Amino acid sequence: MPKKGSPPLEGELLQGTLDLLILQTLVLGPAHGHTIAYAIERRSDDVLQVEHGSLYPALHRLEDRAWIASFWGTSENNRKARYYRLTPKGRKQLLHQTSRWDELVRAINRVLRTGKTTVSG
Amino acid sequence: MPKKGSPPLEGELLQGTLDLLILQTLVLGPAHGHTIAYAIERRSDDVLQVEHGSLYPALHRLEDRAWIASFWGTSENNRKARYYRLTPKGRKQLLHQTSRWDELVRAINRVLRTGKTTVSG
DNA sequence: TTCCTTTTAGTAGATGATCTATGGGAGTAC
DNA sequence: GTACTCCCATAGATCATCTACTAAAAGGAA
Repeated sequence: MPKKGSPPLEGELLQGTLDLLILQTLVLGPAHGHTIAYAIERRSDDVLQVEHGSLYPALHRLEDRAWIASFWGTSENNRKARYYRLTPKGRKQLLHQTSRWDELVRAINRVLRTGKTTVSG
Repeated sequence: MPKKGSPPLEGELLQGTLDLLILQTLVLGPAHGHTIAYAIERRSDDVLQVEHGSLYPALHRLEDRAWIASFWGTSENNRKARYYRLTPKGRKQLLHQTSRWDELVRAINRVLRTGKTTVSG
């Protein structure tokens, strides 16, 4: 049964941020899908969950935009795996999206702090 | 002509945050749609833009969930206007969504700081 | 009255990211 | 050869947002 009417912010991801998270993960070096998802979940202390149904479409659209490139290889577990690496274009995009992310967070936080006294910084 | 293939984070809003922004705006007192949009834009230093096509559907779904309630009144410009106010349920939801927002931002930022030296705390 | 502008509310249709729920191939262990 | 895990992949649905539009009501000009 599909989950009904989950209110905003209740998903496992903030819509629009997965691409950014993937690009950042690949800064550390090439990785395949499974590893990328795992890395994001671990780094976020399991707050973010990356479903396969979100991950692979995201990887494919990033490759379509030439922000990442793929090649076949063999995983640590001796499985055939498609590895992704960051392209120069992707590196530029990462910088761009990171500063856009920061800008949006600052903007939203300005609205959220409206009329409230800041508690503990 | 529709804008083509805008990459993530390039919209005027981060998907999922509009409800939160509206609820927060109404903490200051009842307001009608036009005023709410204007307040969000101003408070965010015009980084966030609230389109009518996003605003009214959002107001209606918030009212459906009983997080806000509406009444007809007269605007500062002597126009008929539908005013919205926060309900007790909405106030609870605001607290909930605010902490969820903070949690997600912290989680994403942990991933984004991967392998980088933290600047200024 | 008619015409035009401003203010405010609203909807229709498209887009696009994410989620649920699958399927399938290829190693590994038994 | 059966079972299990790892890895890739897609179809269909859901839902928020954006573009582009309609429309009502008030005020001013003529």
